[in-house]
Parts: sequence; structure tokens; C-alpha cells
Amino acid sequence: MPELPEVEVTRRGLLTKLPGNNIHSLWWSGKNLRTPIPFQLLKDVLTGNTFITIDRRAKYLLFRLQDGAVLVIHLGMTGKLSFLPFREPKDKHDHLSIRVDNEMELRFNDTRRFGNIALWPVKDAVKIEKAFSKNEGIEPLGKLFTPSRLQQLACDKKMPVKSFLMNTRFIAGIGNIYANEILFTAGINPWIPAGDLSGKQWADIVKQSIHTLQQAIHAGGTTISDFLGSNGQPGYFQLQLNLYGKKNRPCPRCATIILKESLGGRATFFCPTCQPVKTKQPIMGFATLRSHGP
DNA sequence: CAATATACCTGGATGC
DNA sequence: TGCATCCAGGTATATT
Repeated sequence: MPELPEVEVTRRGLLTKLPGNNIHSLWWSGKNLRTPIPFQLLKDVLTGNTFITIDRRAKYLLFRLQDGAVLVIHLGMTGKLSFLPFREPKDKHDHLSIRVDNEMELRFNDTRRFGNIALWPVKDAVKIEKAFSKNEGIEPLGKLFTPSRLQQLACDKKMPVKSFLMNTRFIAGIGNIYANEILFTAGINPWIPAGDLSGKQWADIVKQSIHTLQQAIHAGGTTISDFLGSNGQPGYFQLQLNLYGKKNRPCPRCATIILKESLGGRATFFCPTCQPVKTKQPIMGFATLRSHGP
């Protein structure tokens, strides 16, 4: 579910409520996520601590605490965070709650339990930046996200451009929905080797990435089946999607039927007319025979 | 090193 | 109101 916009919407929602709250107690469902929840450590470090601010790196949320510790949460596919009165009955798939001293609690709910919760105590917190810069690529909404950097990064890569966009080691935070949408609006076929793109095409990707992600954040994220912001509200960007989930429906730009194929094991939607394999039309008649696909 | 497969887990949609 | 199968926003790990 949550890609960069959904994580950012969650961050912004919590940022209006969480800072300044002192932690009273913690509750755990007893079930682990993709990795075990370090509940004893969480209790030891968080109890009596105070939330200061929340940052985002890639699809990770970094909750910074008064003593310098950092709580790192990844939402996986179905994770949701909410801030609500602690008396509200627990929902199915609630797995962790952090009660603060004003009768509210931060609650983590995750149906599929692909999420991840980790705690970096003060003595380790300085290593976080290093760990993230080693494993996570360029932030699409940051200053380093430029056509020339991307072209340089991709120049020797034969992997399809869609796989490149989704690989968090190169670019942080773009998942399957937004990779599909960005390549459509940029008019680029997802299977083109990343190293083959022109400077103009990288410029289009940068422009469309920023535009798409910002529009999605503005719309409160994309809710396909279960994403909710921290206030419990769904997102509305699904109403603006051009082709994700629209196999066999007409392309909004040219009315050609949208195709769906698998690329790297992920559902890949594209318009064979707006996103041709070759930028220039090859020999007439032959072009239509293989105007799409790998 | 790169591409692919698999595993983690639950639930909704679809087909019989 | 059954049961089997496939699919889903992510990512780490193993395997070719």
C-alpha cells in the first residue's frame, strides 16, 4: 500500500499531534511483524520519553525522541498509524500502541504484518544516517533528484527503467503504483533499459515524478483497498490515476486499450501508443507488431 | 553483479 | 452458504 505519498501523508498528519507528548505506557498484541517487535526494548527506552518530531526517509518514518533515541516504522503493504483516544477498543490487526499522557495513543495496525518496527537507542542513533545513506537512494522530492544525476546513476544499467525507479537503492520511495503512473505521464515504456534513456527522458521522469508525488500527497495518498491516514481518512489520489488498475480500459490520452503485463514480478500497466518501445517509429507496419512489451 | 524466484501474511475477488 | 486459486501498495534473502 504505502509508497512515498502515503508515508508522507501519515507523517504530516501525526506531526500536528504527536510532538510534545510524553509516553505513558505501551501495549503489544504479541504478534511479530516481518521482524520481531523488540517490545522490552521499546518499553525500556520509550516509557517516560517524549516525542519531538517525525522525519521521513524513503518509506520509513523516523520518530525522534527527547533523549535522542529514534523509533523507526515501516508500513509494509498494509500498515496504518493512527492517533486516537486510548479507550477506543482495539481493532483486529492492531499490533502496537504507544499511550501518551493525555489519554491518546499512537496505534500501529497492519493486516499482513509486512511492516517493521525498530528502535535505535541513543547510543546507536548516530548510525542511522549512515545506514540510510548506504541503503536508500535519492529522495524524489529532494534537491539531489536531477536528470543529470539519474542519467549518471543509470548509465551502465541494463535493467528496465521501471525496475530502476522502484529500486530503493537508486531512488527512495517510488513503489509500483507511482512507477506506473510516472512512466505513463512521461511517455516512457517501462521495459526500456535504464541506461538507454536520453537526457530529455530523464528530465521528463524527474518532472513527472515530482508532479505525481506532490499531487498524490495533496490528495491524501492513494487508497486502493485499505490505506488510511493517521486521522482515519482515506486518500483520494486513486481518482486521478491514469492507468494503474485499468487493464483493458481506454488510455486517457489516446484511447488505446491499456495493457497489463508482469515486469520483475510486479503488475505493469502501460499504453502501447503513448509508451512505445522506440522513441522514433521504426519501419512502418513492423512497428505495430511489436509496439510494446519486452 | 544482475535478473528471477521465494518467503513473509491476511483477505478480497473470482471461478467451480 | 463451500473450496481452490490468484492477486495485492514492500522488501530481504536465496538462487540461477
